[in-house]
Amino acid sequence: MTTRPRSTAGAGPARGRRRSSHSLDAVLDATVQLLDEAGGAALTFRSLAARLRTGVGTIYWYVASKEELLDRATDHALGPVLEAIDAVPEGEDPIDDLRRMAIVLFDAIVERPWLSAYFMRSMEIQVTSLRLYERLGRPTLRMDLTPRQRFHAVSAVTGFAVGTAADLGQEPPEAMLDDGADRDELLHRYADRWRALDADDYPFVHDIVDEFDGHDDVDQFRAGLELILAGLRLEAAG
Amino acid sequence: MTTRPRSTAGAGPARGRRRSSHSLDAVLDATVQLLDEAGGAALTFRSLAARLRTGVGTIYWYVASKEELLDRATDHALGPVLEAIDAVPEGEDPIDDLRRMAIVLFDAIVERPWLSAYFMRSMEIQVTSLRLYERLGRPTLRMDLTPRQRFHAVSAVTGFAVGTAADLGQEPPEAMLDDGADRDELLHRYADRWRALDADDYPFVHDIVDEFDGHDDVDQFRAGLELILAGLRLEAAG
DNA sequence: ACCTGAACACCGTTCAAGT
DNA sequence: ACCTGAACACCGTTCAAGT
Repeated sequence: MTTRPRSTAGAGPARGRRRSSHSLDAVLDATVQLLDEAGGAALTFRSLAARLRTGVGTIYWYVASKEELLDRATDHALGPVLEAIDAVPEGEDPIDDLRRMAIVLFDAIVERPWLSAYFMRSMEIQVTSLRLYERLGRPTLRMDLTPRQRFHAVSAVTGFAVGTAADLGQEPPEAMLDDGADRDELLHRYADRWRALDADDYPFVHDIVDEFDGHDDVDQFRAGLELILAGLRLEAAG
Repeated sequence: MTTRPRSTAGAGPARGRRRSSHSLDAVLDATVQLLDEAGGAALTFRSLAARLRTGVGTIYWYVASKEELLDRATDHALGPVLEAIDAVPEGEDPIDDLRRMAIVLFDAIVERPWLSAYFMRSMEIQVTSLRLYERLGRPTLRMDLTPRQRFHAVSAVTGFAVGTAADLGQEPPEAMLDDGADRDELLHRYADRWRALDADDYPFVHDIVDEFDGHDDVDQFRAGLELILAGLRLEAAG
């Protein structure tokens, strides 16, 4: 919508020599820092400008909007994740490789929940996302699958990893945090409420409540991932 | 944090006779309407108050914060979904039942993407979410699984459905919508860009690009769901 | 070419004042 | 018990003015 030259691709300080006191990289570094320190809600142009010791307007030289800032910051932070995934050695079993990569991706997003919101959103800005997708998909090339099956399988694995990690990253509703309760305490409180429900109305909830109470999110992710991978193995064998 | 009595559970117009010109239900109806019409970003207390023909302050009589408003609106909108899931008849194969329910849930969220953000966030406010979870889980009681396996399986299915639907619900980045391009056009544009990439660097992307181009999101979800269900069937058979 | 910060048009939330 | 809307403390974004 805006026609200012600095909002077009390739403009800004990216091309040409740089005389500026800041740089896109510096802006993104500071953005990632703020995001890590206080989460997505705390990132404002004012706080970012303060950290960079400039005026708010300066940021708009490097980035056309907050959306673009977050797109770029996400891609920026995905760099090390791509490296970690590249470091996964090719093994005998392609499914083992896929599992390893999915876990690396999942762990990265759990550590930085704000990543999930913009991950793979803009393929033009986010080159790293596409590279990640490529790496995750490569093991499936060694399996006896159609392109369509590969596409669906890799999308399912990444979608499940990102979706699950995003869910975990959500901080619990404020109402539950009035007192200084930690995660285990919250789970336990919910569990007790579930146990108080009528067992005839909630047979499933009663069946699993002990598993829910104190459960580890990582276990939950891995179990779901195993189901997908088992289904995939079956598909390739058929 | 606030100590106003109306923010505590059970306060407000919920208990006692109602003489008010509005009601929590009316507020939630209007909220859902606005959400449907214009998406999560368009919902403001001012627009909601305008629709209800009141002042902004009035809404705070029924709800302590925007967070609570969205929690309650989500639960409110989940009512019909629960009914639809209850209408799924119990069949021979529990996995078929689970599949049907998952698809109902998925479809509901695709239709109302804003649901995903608050789904299952607050178990105290969202009674309907818990009921949904119960229904989704019931088929697994008829399968030869441990409670832990059930817990993991149902969490995986709901997580995958909600996560995938949420992803689809994201509107594409503004930069891609400059002209009046529709979804197919966007997919096609991305696909062409992918085809232009070096085939040696991106073998997987090249392998699946024709599947990506013009793909149907629902197919993608169903394929992933089948992988999970196949894995689950295997687990129950083992 | 890059930076600045006041100004604009919004937000969610509060609260004294009304009925 | 319920409603009102001005006021407060924020936002993202713009832009004339600086170097």
